[in-house]
Amino acid sequence: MISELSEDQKKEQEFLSKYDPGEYERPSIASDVLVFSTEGSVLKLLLIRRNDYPFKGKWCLPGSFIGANETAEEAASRTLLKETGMTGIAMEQLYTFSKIDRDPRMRIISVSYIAMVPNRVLRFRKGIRDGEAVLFDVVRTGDGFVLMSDFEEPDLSGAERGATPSEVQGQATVLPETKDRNTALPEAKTHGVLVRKGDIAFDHAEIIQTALDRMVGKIDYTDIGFHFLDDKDAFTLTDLRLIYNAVKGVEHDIGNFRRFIKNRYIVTGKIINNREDRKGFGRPAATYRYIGVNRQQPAK
Amino acid sequence: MISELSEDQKKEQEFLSKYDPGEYERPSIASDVLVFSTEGSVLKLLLIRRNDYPFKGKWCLPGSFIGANETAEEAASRTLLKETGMTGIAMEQLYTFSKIDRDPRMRIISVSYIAMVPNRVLRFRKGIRDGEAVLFDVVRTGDGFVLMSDFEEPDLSGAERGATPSEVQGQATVLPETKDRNTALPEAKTHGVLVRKGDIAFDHAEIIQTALDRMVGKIDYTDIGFHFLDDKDAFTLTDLRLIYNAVKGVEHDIGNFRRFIKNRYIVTGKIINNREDRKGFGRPAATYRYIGVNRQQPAK
DNA sequence: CCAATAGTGTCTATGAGACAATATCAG
DNA sequence: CTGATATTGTCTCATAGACACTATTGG
Repeated sequence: MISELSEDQKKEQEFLSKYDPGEYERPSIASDVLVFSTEGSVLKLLLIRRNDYPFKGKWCLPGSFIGANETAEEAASRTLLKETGMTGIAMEQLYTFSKIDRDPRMRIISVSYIAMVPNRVLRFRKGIRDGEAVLFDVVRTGDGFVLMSDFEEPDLSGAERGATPSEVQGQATVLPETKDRNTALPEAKTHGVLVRKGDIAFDHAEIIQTALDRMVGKIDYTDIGFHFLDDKDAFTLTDLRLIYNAVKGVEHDIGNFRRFIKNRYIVTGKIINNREDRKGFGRPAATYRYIGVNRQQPAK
Repeated sequence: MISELSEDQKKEQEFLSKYDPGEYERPSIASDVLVFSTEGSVLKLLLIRRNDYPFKGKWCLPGSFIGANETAEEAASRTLLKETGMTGIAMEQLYTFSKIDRDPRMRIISVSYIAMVPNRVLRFRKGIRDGEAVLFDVVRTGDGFVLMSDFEEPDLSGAERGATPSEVQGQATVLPETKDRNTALPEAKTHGVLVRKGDIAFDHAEIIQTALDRMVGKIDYTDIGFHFLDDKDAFTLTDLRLIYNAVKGVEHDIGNFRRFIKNRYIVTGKIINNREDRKGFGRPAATYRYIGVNRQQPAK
């Protein structure tokens, strides 16, 4: 008995001495955030222009180191708050990237998160912070994606505040009449910034590609699309369809999409019809409320 | 120009001093491995009995810290080699777990990997190492899973070598005649060890549950099932069907499964028919070779 | 009326569950 | 022949793509 205890104590001490933090070289761990949103049928992604070495002038994802007393997701939320001022945004872990030289400064392992932000929330927050954060259109290409933004490239010599998308685009703040609300997939822009994979810092192009693939793969089988809704308590099926268009990068047939949602969400009680319709240009549209789980059977 | 450079240099120094490893408290990062295999229609999982505090006597996943010069996947491979002697096993990242107190000793973030090991490979390796690693049957229950093993619980006071599954079960080493090869889903064992979620150390029950859900969700849409094949160059559709049975925890109709594989893999050229059939008890079975990618169009 | 948007219906192809029927071996 | 396993076929239902048609608003 005594012998067993001392044996155990020895082992525990062995463990603690062997793995005491700081005693040997360890990777650092950070969390990167992919801030996605939708506008009409266009998927949006927030990138930050780097003002420091390495990759100065290139674009990257917001991120930060994970502190000793926060989870990876909390670090991602903290980053989202710092970069955009937003809280309470739905997030989902994407993947953990750990290549040795993914950051030339030091060894950093990154746990990446997808944040799904409603357009309305982001509209009041874009141009965010110091004008280094820019919301890009995500455009699928044959071999991946490119990113486009209407904003005029800021003069970096001043290096303080470039033009922000809201300033340049002059977006209306009223949702239903926004000109782009019902548009098709993004077309080539005639001006602004075009960002290819090579213009993206670190391994963040790979992270973005992974995120796009993940979202396309999951939106038909999970409820992630609903996170992009401006108002989960009053949305139309067209609102939802445009989100699916944006995330998957394809146009969805109106009738087929309605049937799809009906089977998966209406008949299961995961969304329910509201009393009031929403009036607009044509025939008023029924609005729905997102419930999420099937509330039919009470919790036992 | 000079001013700009010094500004950059200042920022870079700021970064390095702020994030120099060891300067402030950071989480440690480890990698845990879920070693799965199949035998007949039974899914198998390798667990290790803990001989140290905390959770002494409970079961856990093999794992190790990620070194400064290896990726998370390399750490997982190294763990797999250390615990089972196996190399070249297909692995897939599962999820990164980062709750603050998931390990009571210290802050450890864990990147978990699923290893998919063919039965034949594992058969020559089980009873692995010091007899602390045991291969369990995974049995789905209404609210998750339990783990069962035929092996007799070793006397831990001796603490050196308990009975290993291979010793106790006395499994034949010849594959085609193994009695369990064509069996149905696992039945309750009359002796041996039953491990419930509460008997599992750390947050590893949650990790296992996540892995089971992931594999069930992916096997119908990806090729992960093929990693469990003893011989990717000569397998029968029954071999494959039993793997699907094991992973999903349900019996698959023979005819429907053949049609499923035909549509997804044979007509696409991802598996091709071999000349030689495999003889057994009844009608000889056609064997197939796994190609993976569609080789019809040459790489451009 | 027309333009615009919302919503329904219909034809067809595909995939999967249930299950019957046939084929080919060992003995 | 029988037992055992492999392989094919058939009926049916659910789902989804393509696309035509109807409904309800504003002007």
